Amino acid sequence: MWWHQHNLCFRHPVEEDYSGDLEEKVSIAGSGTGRGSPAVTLVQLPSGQTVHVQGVIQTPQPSVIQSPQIQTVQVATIAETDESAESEGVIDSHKRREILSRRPSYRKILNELSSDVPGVPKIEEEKSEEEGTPPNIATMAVPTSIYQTSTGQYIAIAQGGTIQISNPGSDGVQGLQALTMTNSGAPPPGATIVQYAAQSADGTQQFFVPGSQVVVQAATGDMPTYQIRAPTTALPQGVVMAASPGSLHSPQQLAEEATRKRELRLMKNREAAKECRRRKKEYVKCLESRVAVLEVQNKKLIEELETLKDICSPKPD
DNA sequence: GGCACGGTGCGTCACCTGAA
DNA sequence: TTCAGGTGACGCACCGTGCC
Repeated sequence: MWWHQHNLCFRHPVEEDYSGDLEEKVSIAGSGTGRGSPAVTLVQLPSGQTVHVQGVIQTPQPSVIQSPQIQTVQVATIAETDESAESEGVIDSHKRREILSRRPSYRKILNELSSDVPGVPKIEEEKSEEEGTPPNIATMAVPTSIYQTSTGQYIAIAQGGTIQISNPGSDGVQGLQALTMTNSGAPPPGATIVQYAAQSADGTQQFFVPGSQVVVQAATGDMPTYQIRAPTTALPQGVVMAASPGSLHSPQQLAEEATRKRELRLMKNREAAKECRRRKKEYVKCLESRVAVLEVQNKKLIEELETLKDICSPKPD
């Protein structure tokens, strides 16, 4: 369990290595711990003296694990561990899931962290691929979309932008023509001209489907639409809308549609998983750097404490 | 070289959450 | 209520390392 590992990993170094040691010598009570207020620490010395100390750390650092939910998980986990192995299984998977599901996303946690602590980098908001892409470049993310034109042709859009067009009457393989999406000089607004993969010398040959029409992408996004349009007309004159997948009704078409939807979902989830892992790594890096910073600060505090003890303790005559 | 082992990344599923 | 996105869990593949 990742969170359990984390709790153990980040909880112990500070508490076990230092605080236990400190408690034997002095007792420290914090005051003015509000964010932004000077960190004045009340130090109770062994001699009974109480000293107000302006700490090295001006801004109290929040816990490494920020959210209260996580703290709860931490306690629950420790309790489970402490109370013995016989209780293992008492917290069933459902309960565990319930606990885990309450934790916010990495981005949320890290952004909360970074809003509290200057210098902690925020996880950037997702920038979709489209944002960095010129608007007139068609991004074909749909793995395999099959569209049927009103003329009976099938247009299959495969991953990577390859488009296959087949005539219903022709053999399934022979009737297929491979295409890629590129831009022509001046397509109509919001439309992209489909071109041959094997381009001509100028590389700008439009793709003509039988009937002297041009396949035009009319919209981008999850459910792009395609139009068969006359190549010379700028307006959608004589446009024949490709049948949207939703209007396919035969069992085979429904199955294809289901497959297409599933592939789309899988692809999106694949990307989401990648992004999630990237964020997770970033989050862990952030935590590690915070641990390093806190360890340094802890050392400084201990040194400061030693110095104060030297100052306050009566010198032997 | 072959094998075991641990680490890492990826794809997928299941579930949850927040927005529409 | 529905749906898209986020994320833990799981299994798999690949790679590096140590041991024989």
